[in-house]
Amino acid sequence: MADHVSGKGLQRAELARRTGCNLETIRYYEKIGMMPDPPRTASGYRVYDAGHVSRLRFILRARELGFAIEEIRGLLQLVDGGTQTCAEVKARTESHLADVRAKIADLRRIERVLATTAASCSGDDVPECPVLEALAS
Amino acid sequence: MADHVSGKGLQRAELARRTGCNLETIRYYEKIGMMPDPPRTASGYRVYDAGHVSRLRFILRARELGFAIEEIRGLLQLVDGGTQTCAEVKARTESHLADVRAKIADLRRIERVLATTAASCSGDDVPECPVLEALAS
DNA sequence: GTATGGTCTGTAGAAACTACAGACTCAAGA
DNA sequence: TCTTGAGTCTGTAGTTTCTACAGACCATAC
Repeated sequence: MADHVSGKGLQRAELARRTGCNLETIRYYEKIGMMPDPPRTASGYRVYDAGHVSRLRFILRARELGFAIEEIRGLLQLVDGGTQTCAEVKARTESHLADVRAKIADLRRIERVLATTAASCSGDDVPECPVLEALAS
Repeated sequence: MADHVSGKGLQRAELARRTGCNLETIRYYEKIGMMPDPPRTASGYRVYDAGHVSRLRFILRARELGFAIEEIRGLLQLVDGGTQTCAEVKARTESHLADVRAKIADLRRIERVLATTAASCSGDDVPECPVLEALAS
């Protein structure tokens, strides 16, 4: 395999290793058009370069930050089009930030309920439990 | 339809209405064994009673609080077995509480990154954007 | 008797992957 | 040169938690 890949090309496993991405996920991103179809060796092996590495890192980082695939697709279009403006990106980021804050608020409400009911639990071997009662009510 | 349902039985739509559950979700919970198979009228219509209402409310409330289906199944087993002890329920609740808190911590980290990069955005019509740069790095 | 609307079933789709089977390719060692 | 083991290829199915739809059946009202 070395002849076509030597020097600069990476195989899929190496791209996965460098980015921390799951092997199969790379193929998945290719299938849904988030990653470009890479060139192939004569025998059909994918060959990646530094551009693929940074694009995949971009996607993974955005996923980590909770952007949905379609949102990332939007960000990538801005990047790919070369026509992105700071204003657009800022708007999308702030809208996403609002989503994240709403999720945090939800979880904190849940946290309060769980903490309160758990605290009211005796922890004894009795068959009644305030948590179950709280859930049923 | 009234002859078999009259007096106390509910149809699916009415159960959905009383619990706020989606119509199809009821059938789904039945399929995966979270809800018992209800009795049927002669023509095959499901007939629910107050027991179904409260069990479904239990499930929905637990889902709202972020318990996964399998976790709820565990809680329901404790309920159904009639052998649940406060200790077991407390342990499961606290384990779940820890999960919720971890999720909150993750989201707050995300929030910080998003807020910081959005703030560093000029919001101008320029093609460079610190958010995209932050994602790419 | 027909129109309307609820219910039935099985199945497919959404989101974002993950895993597997069976075939092929490559590099290295005996 | 042959074999062995690891990497890769493809397509497809499974995961989780629902949601939606098609086509048939049933019940009620006019």
